Amino acid sequence: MAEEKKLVESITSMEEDFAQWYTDVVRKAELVDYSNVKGCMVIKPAGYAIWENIQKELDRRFKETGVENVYMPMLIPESLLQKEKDHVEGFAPEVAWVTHGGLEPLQERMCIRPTSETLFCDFYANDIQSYRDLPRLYNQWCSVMRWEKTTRPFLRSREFLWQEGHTAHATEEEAEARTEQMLHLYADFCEEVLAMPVIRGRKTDKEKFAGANATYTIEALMHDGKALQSGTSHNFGDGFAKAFEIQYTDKDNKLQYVHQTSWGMTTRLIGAIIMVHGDDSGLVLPPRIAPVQVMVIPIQQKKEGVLEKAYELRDRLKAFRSGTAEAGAMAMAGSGFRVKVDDTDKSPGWKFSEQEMRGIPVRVEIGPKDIANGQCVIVRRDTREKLVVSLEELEEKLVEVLETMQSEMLERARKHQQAHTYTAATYKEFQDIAEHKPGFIKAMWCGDAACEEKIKEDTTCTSRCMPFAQEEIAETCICCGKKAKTMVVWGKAY
RNA sequence: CGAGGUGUGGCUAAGUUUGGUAUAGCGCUGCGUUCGGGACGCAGAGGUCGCAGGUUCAAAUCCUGUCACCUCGACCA
Repeated sequence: MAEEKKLVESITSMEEDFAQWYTDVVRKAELVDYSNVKGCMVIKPAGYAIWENIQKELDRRFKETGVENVYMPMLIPESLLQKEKDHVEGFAPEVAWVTHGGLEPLQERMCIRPTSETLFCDFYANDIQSYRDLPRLYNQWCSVMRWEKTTRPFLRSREFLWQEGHTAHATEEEAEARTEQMLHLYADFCEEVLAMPVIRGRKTDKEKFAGANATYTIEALMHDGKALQSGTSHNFGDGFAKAFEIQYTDKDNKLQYVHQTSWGMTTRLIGAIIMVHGDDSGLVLPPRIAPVQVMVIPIQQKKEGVLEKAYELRDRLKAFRSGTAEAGAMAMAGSGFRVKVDDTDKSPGWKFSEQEMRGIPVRVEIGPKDIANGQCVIVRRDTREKLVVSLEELEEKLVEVLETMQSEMLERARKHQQAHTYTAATYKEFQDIAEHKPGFIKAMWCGDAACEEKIKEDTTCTSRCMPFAQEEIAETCICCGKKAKTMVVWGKAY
């Protein structure tokens, strides 16, 4: 996609300055505005609609596995946050505190949730009595606050929207199964809906969540070769249960601690979509997640009958019901195309650029000449491929184009990831790649945190994950030369 | 939080060195002509120069402080 010519001057090219490109796209696609509070963004309709589609589809998938939604308070008393030692140490540096109620200082200060493990645990301690109460499979959609030092829209904001699932199980095995199940659910969602390939794996102890026994992660590669952690799933074992005394009575009338998990995805995914699929003309949205999939652009719209025809096409596409499952999945709710008409009095060229900056997957051009010929022109956002189609077969062609676009976007992203995934057998090789070739680096590791630390100091690469799909690249650790335990994927991360 | 940079109508900037009536382009509003890759004409609206102090007859311009944003590091979804 790199060789397409740049048609929009107001977007910095990726090659020139990737960070600036990202900021430009976020702005030109009207996804967010900055607010008066650093790190807290105004998510505008175009951005929020993407989040709503992410929510809709994830929520559906969660519920298919038995998850129920709940809502917890936004404030956590300090004493509650303190209960699990590792957890509080992990989050203390970045919580925001509420110290006053009106004019009165509070007896105990409360933090604005940076995550809700402690609230769920406190609740579960009373809520769970018997093995019959298990498992508890709860999720909440909310915003959380972490006082980050540097912020960027979607990628790192102080307040962000997410979902956090919190489950409690009778056995360790069940908790582990749920942890992995949710990670795969996330990964499948990214690949099937966001057309974003991810690497599934486990975090090293250094990188795992504060208070977790094990953290699983999906790691995606952005267009500039940097890694983005896109979703995590944690197995807590019975650590939190012990700290919060969450016990149930088993079948033999014995008290047992529950085993817990938590898992989350955030508005950061929108940043990932931008950086995986975007190009120099702006955003490119995968059809399945795009709030508007088709923009109808009338040409010479003041001419008799043109606008009318455009509205007619819109209504037809909205009402379309396909017999095929693929088309149903494309529309996500099986309810026709998500389509709009750009009937502003801007020139056609302007509208084309708008549609491209906003990442709308397909546009339909319809003008007097087309109407006379009973046809229209459809143009794909990602390839700019133009197709003249007769009006009778518009629906059919659109389904085809959207499906093709969805799968080709995934394929393209996959190729990019593969092309930027390197293998290092020696430390020299590793350092060379780290310095000159942005991307993932596969290399063996002995399991010692000291090596992980040294690699980070030497190269600024961090361990992204220990992939489920292991390969034996060498017998010895890339860093210390001792016997290797696992293959790790390394990279520079956002 | 450390280093560097930038703040002037909605956006992008000129003006700051050498204090002296706030400028331009784009966008916006109205009317008309246009319309297949960011059209054009005419007429209009809109800023007190990030914010707060200070120096001065006079501050966008000089001084002090402060805030925000961007880039690069350290910490994180």
